[in-house]
Amino acid sequence: MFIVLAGSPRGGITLTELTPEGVASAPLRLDGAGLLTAVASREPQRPRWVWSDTALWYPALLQAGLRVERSQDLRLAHRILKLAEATKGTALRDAPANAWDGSAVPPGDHANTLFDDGASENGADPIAEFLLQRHTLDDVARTDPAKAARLQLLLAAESCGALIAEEMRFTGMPWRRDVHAATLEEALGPRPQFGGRPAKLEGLADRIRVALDNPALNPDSQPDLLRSLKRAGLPVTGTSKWELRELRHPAIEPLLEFKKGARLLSANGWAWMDAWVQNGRFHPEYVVGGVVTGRWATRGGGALQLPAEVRGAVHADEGWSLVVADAAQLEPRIIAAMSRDEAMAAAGRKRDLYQGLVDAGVVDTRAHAKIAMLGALYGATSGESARLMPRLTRAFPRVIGLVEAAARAGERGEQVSTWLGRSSPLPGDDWAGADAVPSTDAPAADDRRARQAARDWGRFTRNFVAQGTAAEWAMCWMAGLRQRLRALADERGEPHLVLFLHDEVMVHTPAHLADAVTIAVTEAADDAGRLLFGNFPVDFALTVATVSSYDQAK
DNA sequence: AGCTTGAGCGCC
DNA sequence: AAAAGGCGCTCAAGCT
Repeated sequence: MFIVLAGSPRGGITLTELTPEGVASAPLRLDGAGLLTAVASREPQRPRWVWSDTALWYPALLQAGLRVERSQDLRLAHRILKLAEATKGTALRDAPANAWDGSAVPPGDHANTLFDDGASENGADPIAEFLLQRHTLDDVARTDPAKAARLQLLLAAESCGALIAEEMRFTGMPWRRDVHAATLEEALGPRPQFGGRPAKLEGLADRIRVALDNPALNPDSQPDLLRSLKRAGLPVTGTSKWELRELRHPAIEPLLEFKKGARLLSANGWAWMDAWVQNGRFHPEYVVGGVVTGRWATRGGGALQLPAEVRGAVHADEGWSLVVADAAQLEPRIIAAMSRDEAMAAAGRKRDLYQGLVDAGVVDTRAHAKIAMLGALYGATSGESARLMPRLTRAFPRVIGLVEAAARAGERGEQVSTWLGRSSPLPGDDWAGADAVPSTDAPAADDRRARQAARDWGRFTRNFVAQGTAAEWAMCWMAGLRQRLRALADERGEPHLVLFLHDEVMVHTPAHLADAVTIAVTEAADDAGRLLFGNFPVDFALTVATVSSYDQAK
């Protein structure tokens, strides 16, 4: 059963029940309090809640202590269907741009959007949109039922991801301010009272000024620093640490240390802590489907880029543990399954797929295996990685055939799609590509540019199918895990997800349930593999660790 | 004054 | 040693 919510969680809500055949009940008018009662009373029947935007509706429910198991996020679903190769020729695909093409609910504005004034504004009627999406899938199913089923799975997984993202934001990641503050003091010195540089950082700045003989130097200014380095006779083209690392000069050591500290201060310093950590919890905002491939992004907080330095501050509560699991060599396993490459799947049967490549005699060392695989996934054109490619092609023709085909399609300006049917964007207007007609004034240069652009786009589409399908697997993994965690709850608490990082999850759990969580996360990975790839014998190996703080994982 | 851009560096 | 896909975030500089 589907229940469509229209309006906004503050009020002016209409609730409509739909049967699978699309027959609607008489709409129910509700205010904000009525919504909570209605959700609580209907959720035990496990309906799929259909709403415009999870970030708009779900926080109000979570605030009231309610959770839902299943949903359809119409905005996320619309975006997938609108772009999907599979929906070519359907009404949704051909419809002119409308309110559903808009972007996510803006931050801090979760209950004040265009949907606020009622269901029909700008044609943004959730019931009509939901039915259109159903019909679109029906249209696809008429010619290719399997393709439609995959798209449906994708929409469900994406929508479940949106639920999880809001749940994680609401609950937050356990964060020890004292541990974080100690890290900052150790690296930077005491927190400055009235702004300005922390003492240790200023001390390093002084050493750099002396070494470069420039008392006025501001090492935070890239142009200023570059000028000073050149004046000191150093052969530099930029100020990146990779370039500086190679130089021998008294200024280099304090400069590298300064850059490291400055980075920590600006990205995860005291200001960051004040903005994002409250009551022992870090509350990041995830953007589901924020990356074209289907990966998540963040909006503020940078939860997906927590540097190793501060991970010690992610600390389980007293009596609780963190279970950290990451999928080992996920993307190679994904393309093995997609291409039905038995040989690579066999190499991944052991826990370490890279070692599997060595054991199979494809390459001589694990390091080479890794470099070669990255080359296959990213499209290496030079260096060691490119030199190892022929060995991979011989050993795994199906895998390499898959990624090469994706690259060639991109070079021709075509879309490619993930396993479940998310399609790559079409190249932009400035993309001339392989078919570019050379202009008369500078044909050679234009032609070169066009070829380069085509190759660049090919590397993008090559990676898109692997990265995007990996993201789909990960969402299915996490969705299954979420269900299993709920079932583990007892009187001492409920294990819950606190971090999702592309191929890694972290669960905060009562300590006595850590082993059960480890089993759950492993079983959920197996389930996800079967859900996507059926009986194809590919393993999705995990590295799982039970720890008290995040820096202890790995 | 406020916006965009580029450099740089953190993550997968 | 560097290369090759996807990002977010911050600062300073350069622009309007």
